[in-house]
Amino acid sequence: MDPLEGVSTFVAVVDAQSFTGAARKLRCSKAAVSLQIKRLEERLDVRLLNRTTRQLSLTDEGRSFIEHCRRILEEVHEAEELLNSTKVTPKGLLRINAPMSFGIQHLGRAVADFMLTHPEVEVDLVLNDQVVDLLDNGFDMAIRIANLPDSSLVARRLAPCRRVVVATPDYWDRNGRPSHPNDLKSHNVLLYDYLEERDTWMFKGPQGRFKVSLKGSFRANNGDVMATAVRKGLGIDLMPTFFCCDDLKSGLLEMALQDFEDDPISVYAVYPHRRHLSTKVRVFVDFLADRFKGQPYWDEWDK
Amino acid sequence: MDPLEGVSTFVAVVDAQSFTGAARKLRCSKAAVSLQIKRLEERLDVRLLNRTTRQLSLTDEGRSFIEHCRRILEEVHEAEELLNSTKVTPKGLLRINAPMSFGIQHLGRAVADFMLTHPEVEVDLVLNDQVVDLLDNGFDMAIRIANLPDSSLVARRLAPCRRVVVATPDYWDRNGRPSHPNDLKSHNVLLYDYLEERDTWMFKGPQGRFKVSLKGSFRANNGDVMATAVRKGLGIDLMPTFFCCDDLKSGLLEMALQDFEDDPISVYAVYPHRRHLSTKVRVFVDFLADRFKGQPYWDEWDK
DNA sequence: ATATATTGTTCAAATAAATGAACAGTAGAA
DNA sequence: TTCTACTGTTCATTTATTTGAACAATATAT
Repeated sequence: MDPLEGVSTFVAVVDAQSFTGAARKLRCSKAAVSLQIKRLEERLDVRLLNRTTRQLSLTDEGRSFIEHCRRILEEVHEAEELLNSTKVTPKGLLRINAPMSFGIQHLGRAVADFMLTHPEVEVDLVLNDQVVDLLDNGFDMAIRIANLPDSSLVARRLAPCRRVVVATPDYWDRNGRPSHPNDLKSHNVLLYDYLEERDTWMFKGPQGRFKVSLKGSFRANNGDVMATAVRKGLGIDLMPTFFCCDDLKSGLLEMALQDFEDDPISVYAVYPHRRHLSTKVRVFVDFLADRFKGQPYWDEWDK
Repeated sequence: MDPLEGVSTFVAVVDAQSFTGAARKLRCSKAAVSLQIKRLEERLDVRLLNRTTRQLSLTDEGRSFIEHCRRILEEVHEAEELLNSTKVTPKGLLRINAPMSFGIQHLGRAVADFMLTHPEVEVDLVLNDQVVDLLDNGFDMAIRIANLPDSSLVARRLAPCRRVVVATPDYWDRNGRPSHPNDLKSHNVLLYDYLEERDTWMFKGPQGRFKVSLKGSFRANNGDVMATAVRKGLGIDLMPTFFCCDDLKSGLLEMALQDFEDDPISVYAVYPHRRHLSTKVRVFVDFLADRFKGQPYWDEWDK
């Protein structure tokens, strides 16, 4: 009888505070979870979990046992990562989380190019704009666009992310081109739902950085929807250049307030802080850093 | 896929330096061991063991992995012991190793009495006179009769073990009763195979302790065989009192050289040095200590 | 209060793992 | 060398585990 049997299941149950949740995470039936726990309890001759039909709690014995179990899982995890980090060829599944817009516009292509030169790597690219926990969701890494990266993660800066005020030339003709950020107060501004300060934009003038509060009739939680609205001439938006570079090049959109452009934020590759970084992550991040290095290709049309 | 699957098997294989040996230890078929290792290697995408048909060796990756695996197994072991140590009722299988003679004469009865008051304890009493490794053989504890117990084990002194010179009264009549240990040199001495200094006996006289070298025609590795020979009048033996107390009481055997009796050695209960001692071991050792405390019952006939 | 949704457990059916005999390969003995 | 004894692997069969639907129990919503 393997002394490690049921340990993973037990930890999953305690983490999820539920048999059903553990089953979801372990990708097995809740019946299997139920049996594993039952067998573990029988083998140890100890009740680990108090379970009423709807409430789950650790017994004293369970509480003392779970700490050891967690250390055990950490230890395997680290052992596996050490093995993965010493592989010469990147291989295996690389699970990437990235923002919607950046993922569609740039990361998809980058991943495709990467996979052509590294055929043993499989990729699962999950795009969503809400920040998710990497470990909880089993991601190897993520792309984050922010000012300061999450401190609990290792971050590598890949590129600057300039944000510029854009609208259609037609819109500017109709509503007037602003000469100062304060002029925007009379415009219809498209606002992005996920920003902390949704209705405030930052600018940087000769006298330094300053905030401007804005009003808008259209809010969305999706960059594509907002881009479409801007392209229709509905209003103005503060947009990352990686997002609108094609429109600016083609003349569909027109920048304004170039002299007040704020300092760029950054595109980061982030991954959990680990002693050993797997070869697939290390090589892929190196690949991205090289692809976006210096002035990123999406900003090359300008200046 | 359980990340702990195969870890125990891998450790067993490395410990045994063989798939077949690991299978024996794990009480499963070698085919199962072979499959487990194969699956583990496939899952980690790393070859852990170099195996020619007859030789087994760790790869570099395997060497780095095995250390983690050992820590993992230690951790579960400790976790389980912590659980076992907090149980109020002693229960489960208690595997005891003990010397043949002491086991037959005293321990068997003690175990029976113990089990009557602790019905949830199962016992596997393995008697043999060669000292075996407790951990390797899966013993929870052992009884050892010695002067100084093995330092790698925790030892609890249970009783003194006096050793006295005995023969049949008839033998003494025929060959003369000795008045000093040196007189034994002319006697036929029965010698016990497992002692380090098989042909030397220790005595303690008014001038202190001293050795006497002896000669004998009959050697055996079994105390019962020797006792039978002594009872037949074949010769003399230096015998633990727990072994011959009945014969001394009945007059079948007769002690000699009482004034030169060496300091007693001891009966010890020994068990692996662990942070947490299981309830079953603790309670059983307490039981034995109480049973043999003070002057053990087998010495009560004397003085 | 009543209804609904979701919990953990149970059971027969489906699936995966362990077995043991057969096998090919090798070290050591004669 | 040839033989023997033993290794780890393979494959069909037996055994054990996992599944998914049904179930009783209980929080939450209506």
